[in-house]
Amino acid sequence: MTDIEKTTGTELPRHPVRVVAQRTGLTTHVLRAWERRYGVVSPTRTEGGQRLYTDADIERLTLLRLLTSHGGAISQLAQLPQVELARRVEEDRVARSGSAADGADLPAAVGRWQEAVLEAVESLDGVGLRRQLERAVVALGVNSFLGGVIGPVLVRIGERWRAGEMGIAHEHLATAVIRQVLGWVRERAELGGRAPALVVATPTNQIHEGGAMLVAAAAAAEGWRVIYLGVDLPAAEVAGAALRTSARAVALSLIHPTDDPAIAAYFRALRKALPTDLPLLIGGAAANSYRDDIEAADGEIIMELAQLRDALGALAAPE
Amino acid sequence: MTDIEKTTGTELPRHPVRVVAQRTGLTTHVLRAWERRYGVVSPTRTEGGQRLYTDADIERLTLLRLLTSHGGAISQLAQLPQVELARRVEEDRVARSGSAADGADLPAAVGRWQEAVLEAVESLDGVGLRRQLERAVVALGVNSFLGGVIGPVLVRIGERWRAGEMGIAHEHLATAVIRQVLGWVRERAELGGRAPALVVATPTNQIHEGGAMLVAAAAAAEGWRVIYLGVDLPAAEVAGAALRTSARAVALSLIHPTDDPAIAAYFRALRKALPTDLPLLIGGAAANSYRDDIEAADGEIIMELAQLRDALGALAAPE
DNA sequence: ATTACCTTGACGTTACTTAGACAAAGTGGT
DNA sequence: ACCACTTTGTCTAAGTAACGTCAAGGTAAT
Repeated sequence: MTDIEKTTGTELPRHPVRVVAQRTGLTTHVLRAWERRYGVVSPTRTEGGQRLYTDADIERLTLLRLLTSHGGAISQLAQLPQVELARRVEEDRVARSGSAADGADLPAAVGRWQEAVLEAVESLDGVGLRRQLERAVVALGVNSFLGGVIGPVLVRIGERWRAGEMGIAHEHLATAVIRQVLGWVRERAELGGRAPALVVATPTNQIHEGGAMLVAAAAAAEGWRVIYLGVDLPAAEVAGAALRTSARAVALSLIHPTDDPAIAAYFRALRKALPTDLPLLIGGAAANSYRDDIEAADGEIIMELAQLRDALGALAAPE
Repeated sequence: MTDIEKTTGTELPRHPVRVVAQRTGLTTHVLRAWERRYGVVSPTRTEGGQRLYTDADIERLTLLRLLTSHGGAISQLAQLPQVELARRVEEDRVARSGSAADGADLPAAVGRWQEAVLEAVESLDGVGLRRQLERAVVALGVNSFLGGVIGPVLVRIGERWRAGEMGIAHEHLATAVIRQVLGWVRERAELGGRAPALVVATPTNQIHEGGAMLVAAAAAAEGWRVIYLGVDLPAAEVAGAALRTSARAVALSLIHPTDDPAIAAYFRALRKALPTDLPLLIGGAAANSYRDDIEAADGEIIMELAQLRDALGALAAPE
């Protein structure tokens, strides 16, 4: 009731239900049912009565989908304010991954690291940033580090960048240093021998590297041999690399743009060039927007690190 | 802020039974049986009559599962207040960490790391050992690494050495490599600035370095500036270092021998040379053997890392 | 004029509910 | 050693709640 208005810039743009369905991964039916039964959001209407959602609505619905997919009851979550939802997502993630380590004070610790890292980025302090990141890995362990620090930080940098609070310099600095540190992590995490190989890249026109780096590091931490190709890779190149390295899977990250019409063809080409049963793992903020294309290419959508780990685990030890 | 957050956080949110089952590791059947038979918790209900648990309920149930899985009787534990349960869990943990490695409730991952490390030690593979240790830090984070891998491994190497299954070569190799790796960890963990200083050493005739290295790394991870003096240090040297560095505490590790008659005099000398109120933290397998001497010198006995962390935390932020 | 979206009112699948039964393991008495 | 009794996890059956999904009939958008 009170905190909805906090997001000022996200109030203006308005999306029809189809877009919202695509972006959130919910069906239009569910969207309407949730609204009718639980008052989850209250989109404005056109004169004709058709729903128009704000970006804030989409964000809220995305969180709700995440929480319900982890077992939350929509009837209980529907009324909660946005902040509380965000808090629970975090809490949830920690509850399922970090139960091994320090338990109670992990969320707090993770938050502190995020702040420290963001501060270093903000002041364009490359050396300090590198130092904070290394300290964070050592303090938290890879999993919490990737999922609790790197992931959220990348997202938040993206947000601030869009909001004009951070420049390209910030993004580039952060990317460069994070790449270094994740390389360092990978070096330490990979085991030699005949580990299964994973090809990681982003498709043509997808120039955000964060997600791909994250996936590469997480896969390495799971013991995979990672072939990291970087960003903006043509389908033929990705397929070629996968074939030459006998990869057991290919992972692609899609962040932005979310409406590239060429992606459908990209996936078709990729699928055709790869062995029929070679798993295709697709993640990133924009993955949901291309849901249909991905499914047509028999790809699996991966929306969080834990899911990636599960998928990789299943692929590494197949019986 | 923590108070408000805590109460609203633990009392208000309500989870359906499936979430509770997943988080506690109990089946829904057990949850209902415990409630019906012993009134373990009293979840509120939806209008439809379905259970809604609070975070506090989950916490309680988690403790109960821990205690029952260690042999406690649910009928006895069910009525106990939360504090008592927490106390017993702690008690339980301390009791079983005394002798063997507390592998029971540690995640399987930690156990695997222990094995991998021991194997490297056994085959005198220094390079492999270093590699495994680095991988373990990165995978687990410092705390689990020190408490779950290094500590137990040192203990087990000691055991095997006494049993004649490992030679001095093994112990020296392990010590050398662990020292390297912990140095590396410390480098990464310490923050600059004016952190409180801790002097770490072992007394004259105490030639086992493991405990001291462990303490040094743990303290560094807590943000302390560590002055690491190594083994076999005369009291005068330790005191001198503490004075010169304005240390806020001194930590000593006693492993073997357990019956050195000179220790009493050592502590007397040390106490006399140090500021009267400078805390003296004494740990290691042999610490209990010198309990009287330690208490006479106003020292605090530290039997596990968590305890050390608590003590350091209290010393670093004195109110 | 086709497609996308609207509302209302179901319908079917899961998930949850209770009450009760059962078996394995433990306890204690004889 | 044996038998009765308790404790405790698990399972079943029958009924209800929660919630995703669908159909029908109508309107809006392009």
